[in-house]
Amino acid sequence: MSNINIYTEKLRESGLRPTRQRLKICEVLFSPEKTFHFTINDLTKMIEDKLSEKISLATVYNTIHAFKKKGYLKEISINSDKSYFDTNVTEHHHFFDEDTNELIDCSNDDIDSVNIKKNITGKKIKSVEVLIKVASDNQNQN
Amino acid sequence: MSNINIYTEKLRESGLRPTRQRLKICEVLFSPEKTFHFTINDLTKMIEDKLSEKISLATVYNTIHAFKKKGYLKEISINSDKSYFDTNVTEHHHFFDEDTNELIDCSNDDIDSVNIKKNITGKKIKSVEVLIKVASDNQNQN
DNA sequence: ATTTACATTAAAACAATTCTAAACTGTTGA
DNA sequence: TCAACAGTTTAGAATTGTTTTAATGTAAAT
Repeated sequence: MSNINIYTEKLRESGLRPTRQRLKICEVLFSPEKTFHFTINDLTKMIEDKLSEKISLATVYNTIHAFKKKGYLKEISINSDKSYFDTNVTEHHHFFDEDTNELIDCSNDDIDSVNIKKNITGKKIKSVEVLIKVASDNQNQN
Repeated sequence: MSNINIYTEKLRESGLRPTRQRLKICEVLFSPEKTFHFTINDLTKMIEDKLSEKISLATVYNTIHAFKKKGYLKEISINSDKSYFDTNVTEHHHFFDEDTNELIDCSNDDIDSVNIKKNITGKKIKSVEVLIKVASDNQNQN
């Protein structure tokens, strides 16, 4: 069975028409059982492999932004040189391996829930996320 | 009294000679009693105000990077469009106001210490930092 | 079918950052 | 004293990630 209907629905929900290019993007993003992290460049390469033809960067950016806005994708900030996205949209924490620049999900079982005692007046907490930077013992922190 | 000797020492420690430009950078960064957050552009403007002359972006970038490497400054990742730096180099947490794009230090009293139960094998935890995104109640999360 | 609104694309524009090469400065040691 | 050197500053060019543009193409509504 194909997931085309699901993808079409996701696209429509995001205010986008289901085109060939966008369905390929969906397939790459949402068909794997495991969630994953990617950059726009990673994703573009994956799509071009599957499509066996070029896809415009603009199309990828537009689609990704629409998904992010709708909540089908999450953006993660680690370092500022490029944007990382996550297909795991639940609130969760990350390890960042400074040796390999790898981003690894932190299971919610591996960390106690974070208790915020005081908030900014007049504001509501939208998310609380922890970034744990790790490196080999003998490595300098950067 | 002037802090020039302190600045000179900080620069030397970072492998840099104490030049006029770099001492001005130090003055802006390290003379305020309160720590603060800035972007390279913010900083360049502040320095040019104090210097009453232009300073090259390359000089600012070089100096900031040397300080960061030495641990006299910290880089903070919130969103990926530009780099934010913090003169508060102690491990601490942040509120990020999505309405105003403002970054606010979170006092360690306002948050329980975060307990990591499981780590990546063979790695050492270098830092654990929490980012709390806040917005007005009626605002959409983005 | 025709029309209309939205999509795709390559290329241009843009913004943050890094690199480069030439001119400059300060220090060292003949 | 000053020549030589190592490191510095600078403007501008190059690079990188991202966004915009304008022409052409396609999906969907009538």
